Amino acid sequence: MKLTKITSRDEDFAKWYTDVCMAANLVSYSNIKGSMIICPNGYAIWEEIQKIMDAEFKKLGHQNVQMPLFIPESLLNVEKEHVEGFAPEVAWVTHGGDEKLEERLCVRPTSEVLFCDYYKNVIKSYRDLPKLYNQWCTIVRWEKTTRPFLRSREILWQEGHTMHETEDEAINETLQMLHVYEDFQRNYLALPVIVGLKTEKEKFAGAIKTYTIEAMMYDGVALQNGTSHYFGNHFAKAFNISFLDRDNKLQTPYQTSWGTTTRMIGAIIMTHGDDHGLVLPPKIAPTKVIIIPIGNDEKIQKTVNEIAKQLDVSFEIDNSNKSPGFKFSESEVKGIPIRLEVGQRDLENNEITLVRRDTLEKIKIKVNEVKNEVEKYLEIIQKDMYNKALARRNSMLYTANDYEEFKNIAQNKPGFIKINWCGNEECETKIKDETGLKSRCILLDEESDGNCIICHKKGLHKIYFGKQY
RNA sequence: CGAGAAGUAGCACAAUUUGGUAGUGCACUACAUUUGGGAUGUAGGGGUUGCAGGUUCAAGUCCUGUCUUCUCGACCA
Repeated sequence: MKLTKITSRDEDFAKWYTDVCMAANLVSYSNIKGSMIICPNGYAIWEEIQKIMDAEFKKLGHQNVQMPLFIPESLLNVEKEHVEGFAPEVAWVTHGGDEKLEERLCVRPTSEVLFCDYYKNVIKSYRDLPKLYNQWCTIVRWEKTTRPFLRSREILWQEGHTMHETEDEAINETLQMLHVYEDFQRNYLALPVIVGLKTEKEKFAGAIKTYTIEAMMYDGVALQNGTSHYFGNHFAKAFNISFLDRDNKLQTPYQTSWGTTTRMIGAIIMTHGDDHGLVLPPKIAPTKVIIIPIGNDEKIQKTVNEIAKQLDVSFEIDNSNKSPGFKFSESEVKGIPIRLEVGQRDLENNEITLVRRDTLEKIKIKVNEVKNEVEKYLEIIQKDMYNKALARRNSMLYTANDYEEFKNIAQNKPGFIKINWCGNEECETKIKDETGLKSRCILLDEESDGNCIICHKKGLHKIYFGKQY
């Protein structure tokens, strides 16, 4: 018996990635380009993500709703910048059965206009604010290049849409959710993300400000792993959403939206995975422990049952009659954080073997201490995975003091390059056209300390550039 | 969307050059024996050769279109 062979990560990263997706049974291709089948192993990870994030959203007062799948063309057209940004990548429904529709319907590429169309009916007074809604749903964007999890046409995601009485409150919400994403990705997904502000050129169509979560993959390429937008009130104005404030004056509310997708699963794979397959951070691993009996005599089975009784975390027992080596490999491909090998040899000393998925280190532990040891190592693995990813990312962060240096790094070293930037789009575009690197994000906690490396005018921001998926 | 490559069972491939009964390994099913790093034996099941046309007595093989996947580029909040 053999599992699907995985291409070496350093030999061909792109192939390695698809091999891991397939070998771990996370996804399957469908007949439609860019629409992937998320298999049980993949969906279980999404459910873990969903469970944690959804609870966090609710703790902060958000409620889940479900908006329509379709947007009438006239509704999409209400906000000009927004429609210009999305028109090139929307899918249209033109027929119902055999009959041509009076008005085309677009399959939502995002739901700002749907929420606005609804909010205009339900927001009348300051007492109706804030509106803090979220929905878990799929959207469609007709991407030209597609890859499992990283870029698909049908996207499974979560989108929050909120309306607020004041500008400050809306800005706070935008930042609050940005940090919810940041904390979640750091603490649960073990991703050392960089948060920042998108440039005017890269911001969301229709937003005033777009904040972003930028993760760096093993190969130094960026993955935008979540965004949080502040809209001001121009959508609200375009949609005639207004309310009477505390002084009985008519006001326009302020809006935010924020979203994360199953792309986060792609980030987990590309950050933590290795040549043996997936490596899941313990906190979001659907199965945290797999128990593998070696042989099936009575004493072994008895010990397995004892351990199962002890454990307080989700686990599986592999009682199949496949060879131990096969079971080991399979548990590694699937990325299960801890493997417990129960066999005759160790049992003579009242021990079993604990194997860490992240390091593949084998550790002997006493049978009656399994519970504590497992819990201890789940924590250690979670922490070590983050630190390992952090060290690798830091090793691929560069600073360029002039454009020559920038070009040199861009050509020879994968990763992000930090520069001083004047804030003008021409300089940003020049870099993109000449090096292929796009701006990732303006740093929030670091000021410019020199001149723009392109035009040499006074720097306005510190900003990262990098290649992206 | 442009250039290139590829599609034969779940996976990897053979048969295509020279048109003539679609085959092998792994995976799958049953039973037995095995079990400390990808087990062994025996017996089975699975294919309108991506799809649609065309040429031909005959197409996996030749021709046209189309879809999907991969690589590079363009696009991408």
